[in-house]
Amino acid sequence: MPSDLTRTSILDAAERLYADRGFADVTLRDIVAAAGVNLAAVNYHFGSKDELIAELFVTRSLATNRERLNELKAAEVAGGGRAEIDAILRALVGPTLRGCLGPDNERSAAARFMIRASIESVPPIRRIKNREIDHLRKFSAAMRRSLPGRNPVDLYWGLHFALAMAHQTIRDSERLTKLSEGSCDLDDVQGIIERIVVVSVMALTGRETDSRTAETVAARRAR
Amino acid sequence: MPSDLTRTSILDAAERLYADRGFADVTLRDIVAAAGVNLAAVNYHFGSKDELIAELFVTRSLATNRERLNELKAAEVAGGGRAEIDAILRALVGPTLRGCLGPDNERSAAARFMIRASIESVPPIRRIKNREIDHLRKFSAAMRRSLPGRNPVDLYWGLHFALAMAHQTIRDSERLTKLSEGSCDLDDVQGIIERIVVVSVMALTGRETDSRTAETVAARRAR
DNA sequence: TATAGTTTCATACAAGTGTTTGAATTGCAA
DNA sequence: TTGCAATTCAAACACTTGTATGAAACTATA
Repeated sequence: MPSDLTRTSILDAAERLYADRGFADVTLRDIVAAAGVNLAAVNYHFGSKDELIAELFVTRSLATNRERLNELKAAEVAGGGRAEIDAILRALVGPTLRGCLGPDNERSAAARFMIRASIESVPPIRRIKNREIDHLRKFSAAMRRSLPGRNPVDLYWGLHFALAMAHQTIRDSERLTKLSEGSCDLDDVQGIIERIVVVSVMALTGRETDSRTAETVAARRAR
Repeated sequence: MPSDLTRTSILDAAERLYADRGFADVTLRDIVAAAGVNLAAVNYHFGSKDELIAELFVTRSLATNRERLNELKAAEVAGGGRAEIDAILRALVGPTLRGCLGPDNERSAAARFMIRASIESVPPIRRIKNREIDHLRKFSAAMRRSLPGRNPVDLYWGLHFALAMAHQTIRDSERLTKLSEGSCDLDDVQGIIERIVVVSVMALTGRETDSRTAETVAARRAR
């Protein structure tokens, strides 16, 4: 029974270093130095650098996905088998946003690692992300049950847009902060989640999309 | 007067190779081989690899920004100095989406390069993107003029979300295609632009955001 | 044509990378 | 203790990368 101490030290050090300095700037030598282990230990325990990165990412992804599904299931139970659309969306974007946003000093290495992973797209992680679709299907299925009258294509777009807003907010919160000169509060995670949920629900429950809707909306723009 | 032929060959070859294979996989030796010039020519004409990448990106960015501002100006003229909100958003997301989406075979190397640039975030490009904020300020200013009664914070979030939807659609159109099993038509660029504009306009002209709105929307969900 | 400035070229350089090797060490069971 | 497998270690390997050099070729002016 291996003690796994070396293995764990490597994982911890790698996660922290990648989170702090990005994938491009961190070498295996940096990692083993921080972990206090030998260079060859990485290849011995993980096979290769890419497999180390993959293991880090898979671990965190599974945790997030589990959290999402728990929330989804809870929402479906609460709704007697059919979750409200806003609860579905909250389950979709909430876990990630809660994990990655909030005050800097409260962000764990794990959270900062996942932010890095979404900013600097690196091959081993890209490969894993491509297998994420099965997980999302559970959400599109729940959305179909929640809004059975709605065109499935609109639902896919709604799901896509919800993820887009969440993802981009994590990736580039800095730009929004600068643009708004600090008036957009990126530390109010719950507020951000609700903003995204509200917009997504409106997108999904508004009138059917057709290419002339925009003009209509603009035309009836009150004042 | 230098003929610039070497310079141009390098730019063209680099753009095409980066577009096809990504930044990580393409070396200077690949580029000069494709361009039919000597290895040293890159450093002679551009100073460094990073400056070559930067020049490629700056050129394309300026072109997109110019197009955006032209559309914005046209919309403001049409509206007698105050553009409609949907026109502003269309000017913001339209040029990028038209440039980067659409049928594969119609996508220019320039467009595919910009897609790469948004997927694989590489240091010289990140540095340039950070200077994009002044450009966005012109749009947030136009939005304030268009919706003077609206809380500026909501406008910043609306702008942010519009860009998020556009950007993510470009970055990861593949995921949406797979998830929807092809039923979301990524080649219908104008339709996509209108979808994003419609959602953004709803987000901006809907009721003021507060954290309880989502529940309200869900509650009045018909059926 | 002679000359000065620009551009191209082959080649070398220096540094850094992930990975491998084979010997030393450790931990544990017989 | 002995033997054996798992682990750790220092060192080297093999390779790629971007960049620098200095000579050669070219271009255009006087």
